[in-house]
Amino acid sequence: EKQPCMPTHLQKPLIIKTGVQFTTKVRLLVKLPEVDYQLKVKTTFDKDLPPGRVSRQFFILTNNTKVMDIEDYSNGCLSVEFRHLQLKEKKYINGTKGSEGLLSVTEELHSLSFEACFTVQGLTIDLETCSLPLVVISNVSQLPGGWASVMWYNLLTDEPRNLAFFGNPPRANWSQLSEVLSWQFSTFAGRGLNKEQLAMLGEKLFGQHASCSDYQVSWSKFSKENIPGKPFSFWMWLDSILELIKKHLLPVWNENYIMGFVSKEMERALLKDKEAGTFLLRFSESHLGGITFTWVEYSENGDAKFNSVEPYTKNRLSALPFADIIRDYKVISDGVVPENPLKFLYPNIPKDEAFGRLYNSQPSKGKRTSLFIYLDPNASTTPPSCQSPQPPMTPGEFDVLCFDLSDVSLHESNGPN
Amino acid sequence: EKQPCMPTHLQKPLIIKTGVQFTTKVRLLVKLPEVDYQLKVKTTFDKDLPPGRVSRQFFILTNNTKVMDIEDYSNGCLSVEFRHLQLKEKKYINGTKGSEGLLSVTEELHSLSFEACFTVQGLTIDLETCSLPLVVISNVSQLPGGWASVMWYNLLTDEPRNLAFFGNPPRANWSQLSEVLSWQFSTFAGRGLNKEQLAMLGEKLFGQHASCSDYQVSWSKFSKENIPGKPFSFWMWLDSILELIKKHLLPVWNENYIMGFVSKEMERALLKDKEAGTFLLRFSESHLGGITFTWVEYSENGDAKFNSVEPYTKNRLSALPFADIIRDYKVISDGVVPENPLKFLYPNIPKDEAFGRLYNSQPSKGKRTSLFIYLDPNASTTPPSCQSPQPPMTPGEFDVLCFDLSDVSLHESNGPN
DNA sequence: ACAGTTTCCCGTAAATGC
DNA sequence: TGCATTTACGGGAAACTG
Repeated sequence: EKQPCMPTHLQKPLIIKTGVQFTTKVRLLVKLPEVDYQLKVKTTFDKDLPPGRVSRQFFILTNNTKVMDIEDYSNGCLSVEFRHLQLKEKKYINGTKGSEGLLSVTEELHSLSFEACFTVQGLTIDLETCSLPLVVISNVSQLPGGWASVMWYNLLTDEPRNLAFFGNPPRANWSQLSEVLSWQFSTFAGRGLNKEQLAMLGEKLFGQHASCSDYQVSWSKFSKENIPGKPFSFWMWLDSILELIKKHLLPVWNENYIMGFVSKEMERALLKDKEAGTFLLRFSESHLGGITFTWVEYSENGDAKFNSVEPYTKNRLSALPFADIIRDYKVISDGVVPENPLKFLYPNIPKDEAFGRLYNSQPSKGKRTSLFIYLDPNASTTPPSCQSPQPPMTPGEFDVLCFDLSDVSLHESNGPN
Repeated sequence: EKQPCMPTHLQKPLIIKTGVQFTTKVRLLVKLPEVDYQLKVKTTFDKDLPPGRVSRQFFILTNNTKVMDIEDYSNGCLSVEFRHLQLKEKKYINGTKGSEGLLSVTEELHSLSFEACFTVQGLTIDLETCSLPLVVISNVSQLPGGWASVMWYNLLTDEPRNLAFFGNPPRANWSQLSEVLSWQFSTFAGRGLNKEQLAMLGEKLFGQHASCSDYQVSWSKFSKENIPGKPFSFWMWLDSILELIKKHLLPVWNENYIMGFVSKEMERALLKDKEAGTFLLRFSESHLGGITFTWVEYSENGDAKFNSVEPYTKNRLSALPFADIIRDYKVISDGVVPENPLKFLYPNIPKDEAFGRLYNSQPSKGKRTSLFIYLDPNASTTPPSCQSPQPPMTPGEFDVLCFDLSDVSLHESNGPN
């Protein structure tokens, strides 16, 4: 029998969106003697799946057969790259859809198969390999869910092709998971998460515990159940922040100026007794993809007062970069000269020293340029009201799949067909 | 011979985008005696065009044959509605494209043909009709150009199917054209253009003339040549404003609070001697799809000073509605209490009286809500610097075509084929 | 009715063609 | 090479479908 065998250098399963082109490459690592004819490779989607095993079925819309070629740069290896492949869903196969209605689309795992067949000395040899599991989505809004599946799979199994993985997904240790989360940030935003940030994330998942390093997180709690009192899951929330950073906060994040993951309690504890005008940046916990700043002031009797603004979301940040917002932010009340209350980035970096190089537009001097100023909402207890849809993770990772036909299984048969 | 005949109630040619579904309906107004079999109608794109007549060729991607049916609501009329039709370009027909490289894509006119054939008493009768000219585009960015063609065609010819119209397009009288332009605004934005607004548009086209009602505008000057010193044509500019109104200014426009089309000279003449804080709203002439306001102040010696802001474009207006911007606008300088300089909408309507009902978000009172404030750029002579791409006219008009098979041509032949 | 999922298609950016 | 045109696809919203 043919045995599926695993490519060696494919690191993770990936996400494919229907109707969007992707590319995949197969390389034959075995040296075949005296192959002077063309070696055709055919790629098939979900080749070996018994119908009904997955609830949705797809096929490759475009040409799926190609001839192997000697790689330009390599040691004479044969390889073939399929470009402009596109997936489309089969509609109404056998009346209705398959059985596994329990799994959501992003938990349903698929795979790409590659086959080649050639004859040497009267012996017909079949080569076959297939990809690591794939998640198929139909809209970018499903990308965060797909990415959650990819992470969980990579974290918790070494099996190359356990397509039933999400039928009963294992739990993750927080120590493992937190490392993976940090890795997401370092990979996609250039800087990972530090201990304090990860501790805050752990608290969000487990509640207030002295140490949560040996706690376990269920798949459901990670990405399916909503956070209590919130209309989104833990991962949807975290991913929305990752997206916000990627699109609007990269330089500020990379300079380590965003503390970001701080509870409101911790925030106050940190700012208390700091110089008036000391502020820090933190991500909204109540809204997807929002960032806000909080600063401390002191009343006449010396009581600390904490102020923060309504979170900035991608819409507002695409109108004005965050560094400029910080530079130009002013508190204004009727009949009072407006003033920027943000003086020192926590713990004590003068604002312009920290953000000076990150300012984009011209600073507001005299009466020349236009400038945004925001009224102080006076308290971090202001109930947030704006609803902004979460920006899904942009793809761009799922356009190249790469497989090796190494460790290939050989199968004898008695001639063609 | 078959003669193309014209539907009676189709008012204008339309625009179809490749890859986007459209619907068309054909109605048979002639009562056919004793037709007890199914009457098939076939629709063909550019049926009678000799190859090479147009530079691009298209075909209907989806099923293009359907059976006529008795209309539910009518007097037993036969009709058929084609839904989900989609156009795709034929690639590489006969090596290269046709000859007419002189016309731009939006000047190239096409048509949909409808054919039906039936036999009565041994006589085979062919029915045929076709649509008014159609413009085919591949991206919504071509919609304004397409719409310009549609307007010019409708304005200047009564021919039902002059597909060569833009080979040598006639000029338009300003008196006719201005009426059509006003009609665009009344149809798509709910309020047309008044005499003063149209006079300003005439000046833009002809320069300063006492009366331009008998001037003629060439097709090129209307939509192809750039306005001197600007990177866009007259119509591209006007359409960008129409789009801005449709998406962001509808209520303000319909209340007639936007003077809009005023030259800077006229603006100053109007505001001079008005009460300090009197302002008016006008569209940017230097940028596509921008609106600004100008107000008058007086210095100590009584000289009038005119101030205006950098134009608001769709991006900024989607962050905050225009009425709210007017309400919250404040001039701010270092060390000075900020104040809203906008007091009276020209000629003398108190700001809140005019815009009060149009305010959307909560007004900024005390220290509760956030608020945008813009620094006074001090002069309307500030060179504008931001570049914003022009929002093309949204389609939505091009999804229904409707034709009658009335006045149908009958053709005898000796049997099928 | 409703939620999960897919389809539709604008609008921007990139690719392509001439 | 530059411009005109098409293609690609993210993202929001509507349509679909059990």
